[in-house]
Amino acid sequence: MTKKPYYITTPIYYVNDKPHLGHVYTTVACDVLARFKRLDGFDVKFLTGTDEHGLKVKQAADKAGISPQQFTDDVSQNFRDLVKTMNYSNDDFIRTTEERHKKACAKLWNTLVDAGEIYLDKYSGWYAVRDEAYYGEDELTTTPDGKKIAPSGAECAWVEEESYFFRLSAWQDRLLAFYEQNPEAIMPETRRNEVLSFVKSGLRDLSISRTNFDWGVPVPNAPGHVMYVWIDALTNYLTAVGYADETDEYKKYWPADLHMVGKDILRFHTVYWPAFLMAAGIEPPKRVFAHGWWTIEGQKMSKSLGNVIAPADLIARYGMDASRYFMLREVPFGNDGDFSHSQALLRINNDLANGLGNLAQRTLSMIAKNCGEKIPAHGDFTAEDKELLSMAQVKMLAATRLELDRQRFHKALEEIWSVVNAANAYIDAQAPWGLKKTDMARMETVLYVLAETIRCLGLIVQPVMPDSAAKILDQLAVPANERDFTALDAKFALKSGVALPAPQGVFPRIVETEEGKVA
RNA sequence: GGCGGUGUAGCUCAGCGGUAGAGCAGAGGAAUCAUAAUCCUUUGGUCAGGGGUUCAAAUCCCUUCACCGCCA
Repeated sequence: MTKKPYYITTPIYYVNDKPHLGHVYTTVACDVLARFKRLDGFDVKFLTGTDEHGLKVKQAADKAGISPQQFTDDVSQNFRDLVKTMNYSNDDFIRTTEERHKKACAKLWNTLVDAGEIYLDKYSGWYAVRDEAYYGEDELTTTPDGKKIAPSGAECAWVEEESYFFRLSAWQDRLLAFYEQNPEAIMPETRRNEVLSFVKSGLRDLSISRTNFDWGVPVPNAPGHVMYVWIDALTNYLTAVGYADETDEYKKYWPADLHMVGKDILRFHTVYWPAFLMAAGIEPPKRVFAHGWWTIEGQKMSKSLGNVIAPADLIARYGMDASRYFMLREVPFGNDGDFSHSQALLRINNDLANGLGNLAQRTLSMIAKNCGEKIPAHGDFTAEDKELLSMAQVKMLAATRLELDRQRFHKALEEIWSVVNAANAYIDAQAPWGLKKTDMARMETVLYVLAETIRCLGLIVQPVMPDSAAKILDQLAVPANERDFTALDAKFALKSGVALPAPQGVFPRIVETEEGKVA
């Protein structure tokens, strides 16, 4: 049986930025989905990368006195390093300065030209370099010395240039029809509404080339023109699967199953991108999901406040797996959320240390002390045993899958933790420490049921907390080739008598030290 | 200004026509295998304000207020 393909992407990150919590959040969410889908039997392609063109990059390179290529080689390394730091499982890392990307962009451009979707005209307006955006006259304020300032605070200059345009205005009805026929193409619902009302309000043709800088993908047969940011950046999703050469990989993975984006780039992904693609005769992505922003201790994350969380700080403070868990469990995915130290502490200690961690520890240490450091034997299962086992082996996966297919990470984790809670209730009700004095055989059965439940929990928690899950599974001597989700089935259940290593804690309790540092 | 959303227990949120819910926090109890962890029970809300429809409204309609998003 051939595996079903699943293609998931992060946005490409602008190289000028330093990686922070926001980047990590987006990529971790994708990483969890990619890992889950792989374990669930899909043929996954998970893509991330960096956006390396544009006037800002050129200027930053000039300022540093190096070539733009040298500059982007340097700064994109920050993001490539992050892959290792954060243990991302991406299958590819694309840079828009790569040859394969320029080739894909040129192909898309030519296709659009052939289709009559691109024309040459003049563009003029107030342009802010910092924002890489044009503003209307009425949006600007004028300083005493005559400077024009955009609402964002960036200085604007009057620019007049020849530009190629994409006939976006002609796509309004076809876009609306696309949204209509694909109600889940934009999520969450509230973002979909925003896009619908934006498109209904009318679309203007889109300027898609620039002549005022040259650090970009050259427009075919148009000396002096480079492709403007979105046609360059968005095309990366096609590039990486081999669109330029119409490879088998391209045929397999396109259209993408999910573009994960921050809410700031929603419009580009849900209006411009599907329009470009449809105009080029290419199927649009199946879904674009826009997630929310984090505030830090109730405040907007900003350089001036000095509260930007760097990935390294996050890991240093909470550990990688706990950080990943917290980000996805704390806030309904799609909503904005607040990253507060006190909440992180509660969540991590309650759910991980006291919940799953303690469950594993108390079970494994009883087994180590009372069952000869081997998977215990078991007799017939009682109704209670069967209920817990069926939750862990059967129901949990179905429930988790259902939630994750709609990007409801917090719900998925809630489902998993309902099993953790049930197991902790079970151990108290069965009280194996009491059975130890009265009925050793039953005690072993109870411990077996618990160990088996923990095996299932270890399996299903792998996408979110890969390292911790591996520790749990190692402690249960689960073979490496029995760790995908087919192994949740009872026929892969623990085998009595298998020797176990000495138990050790998986989720350390975070002890409050001095307040006010790092996160 | 236009469109949309939100306002429910101290906190975060679910419920969206049929006797107010969950998690966390708080209180009481049980247990002692375990990372001073766990389990059970429990306090707590005129569901933003007002009006209306209905046998019945957090839930539908109108309106006021507050906050948020998108657009102009």
